[in-house]
Amino acid sequence: MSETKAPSNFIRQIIDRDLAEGKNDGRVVTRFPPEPNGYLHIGHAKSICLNFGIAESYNGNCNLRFDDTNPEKEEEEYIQSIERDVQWLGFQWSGDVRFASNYFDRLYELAVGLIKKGLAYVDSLSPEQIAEYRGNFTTPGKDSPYRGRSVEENLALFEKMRAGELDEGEAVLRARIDMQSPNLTLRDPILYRIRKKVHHQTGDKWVIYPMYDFTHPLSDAIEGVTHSLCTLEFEEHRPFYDWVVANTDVEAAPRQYEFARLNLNYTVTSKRKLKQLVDEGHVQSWDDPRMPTISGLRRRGYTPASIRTFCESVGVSRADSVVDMGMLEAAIRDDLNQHAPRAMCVLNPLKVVIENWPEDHEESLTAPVHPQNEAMGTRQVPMTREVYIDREDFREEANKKFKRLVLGDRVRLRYGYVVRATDVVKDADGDIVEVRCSYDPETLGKNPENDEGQGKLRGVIHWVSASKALPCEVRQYDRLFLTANPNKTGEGGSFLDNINPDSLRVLDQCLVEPGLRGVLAETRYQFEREGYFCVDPSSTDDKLVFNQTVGLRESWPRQD
RNA sequence: UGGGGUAUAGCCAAGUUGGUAAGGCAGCGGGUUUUGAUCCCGUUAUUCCCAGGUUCGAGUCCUGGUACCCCAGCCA
Repeated sequence: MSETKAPSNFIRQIIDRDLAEGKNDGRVVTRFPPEPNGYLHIGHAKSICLNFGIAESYNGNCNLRFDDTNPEKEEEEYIQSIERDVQWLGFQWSGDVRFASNYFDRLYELAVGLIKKGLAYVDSLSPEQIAEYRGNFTTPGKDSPYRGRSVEENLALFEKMRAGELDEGEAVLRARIDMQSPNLTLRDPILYRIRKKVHHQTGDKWVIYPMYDFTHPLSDAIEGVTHSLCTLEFEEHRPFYDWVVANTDVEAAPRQYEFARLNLNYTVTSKRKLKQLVDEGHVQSWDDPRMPTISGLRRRGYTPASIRTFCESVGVSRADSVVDMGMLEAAIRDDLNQHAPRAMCVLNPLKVVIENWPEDHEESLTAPVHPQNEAMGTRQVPMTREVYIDREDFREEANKKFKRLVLGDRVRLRYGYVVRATDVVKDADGDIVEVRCSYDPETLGKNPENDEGQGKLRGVIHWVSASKALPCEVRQYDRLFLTANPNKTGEGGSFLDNINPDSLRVLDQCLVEPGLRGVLAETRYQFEREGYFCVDPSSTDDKLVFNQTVGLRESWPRQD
């Protein structure tokens, strides 16, 4: 993995050019501006990596600013989760956390300034009338009858709005721009609306709240942001962003640049939809390991580094795109392959009795923690007469391609001895309940001697001691949706129609090697030959619980 | 329908005075291997949405099309 230098993208090129031209005295200031109305997801991670990454590589600063102008949808819980997620990803904002609501006094003054310049007016049209007067794509808008109010009247009315003397919906403050503009956001955009709601930061101080389009450019300017990076859907808003900066008395002139948002197949990245999944119980919580939220990925076992390298690998451009989930999986495999300690865990246990192993004999076998990294040391694995292997690793008969245990043939127990299956025991239904084996005591750490006529060892399988292994629960996850684009539905359908009903599989009879006793939540392992797993927060000493992060890459079909 | 955008491999994505198509993911072939993993080596666009044009030379310039995305919240 070369993490040495960030790849070229159009935004970095713009910054390079700005720096070369000496703009902003060489300062680079960005910001990550979430609205606290939901949990952060993988799409936000892209924005976070972009904004903080740029600040980092240009010796600049990146602010965390909550865009909290709509008290109806926002909550303190979200603020905390967002701060936690950003830090978990490995980033630290410059100075204190900012809130757009910190600037409400200043914003109010600037709005008054606009009124005084004749650039804003109080409109008393109803919400329905405002929509009607705005026109549409084909029809130009028409001026509100209130558009010509005098400065004095507007000042008085705006003050009445602020003082709570008007009801919600009775009046709004609008910019006076151009009702005929082909760009709908320029048709006298609303600056302030009345909302008699308690705000999570400002309490009941305000009953009027500024709109995003007015607040954002000003917050950027107030904070000295130089490059304001947002997603493509805000592109049409840029002329108004510039209008606000140009027509208010602020100290800086930030510039907005837009990039394509991240889409991942087989999932959704929309706060509204993710919230719906939680609220309607399709998943357990925002941090359900199937969710593409930062907290869900974290609980699933993703590392901050893997999410960062993923974001770097998808790049930044202006083309709408859908990234394959396989890219995310590749990023975590790459990280965990290098760093996760190995362990053996049997998911679907099948008992194996080694008949020539003395009844009470126990051996402690030495195994590396990581076969490719000696520095990670070794671990001890107990070997006893009875062990468990995975049901899928045994067959009564199979062709040569089956590299596992077959009746009459040999296989190596990983880090242990070579065993031969000599017999099977079945229950009344004919299901295999036990395999009888013999072992070769001369095969620890070396291959069998005098092997003529025996054929090649079929392979190596993992196992655990029946008497020493720890019981555990393993949760395996499949994609949350059945279709690559869950948003594409039939007539009148919902994305919920595409939910995968089998996205969670709980295996509660699993057995893991005893060395994992007492492991802490979020510890990650590779269970050899199975995949990468992470200890769930609900795990206890009595009942270990693991989440499967991702399986190992498989070049052989699981079922044939 | 008016406006704003975007088109380079199955998926992302470099390509900046026009000079002969990076890289990653996935795939395929081979080697190593006590994980069917990892690792290693090789391979995958005669062509850049289409059609014309300019030029010795075009993914890059010009003209005309086509497809897809975004905008009609007192959401962000």
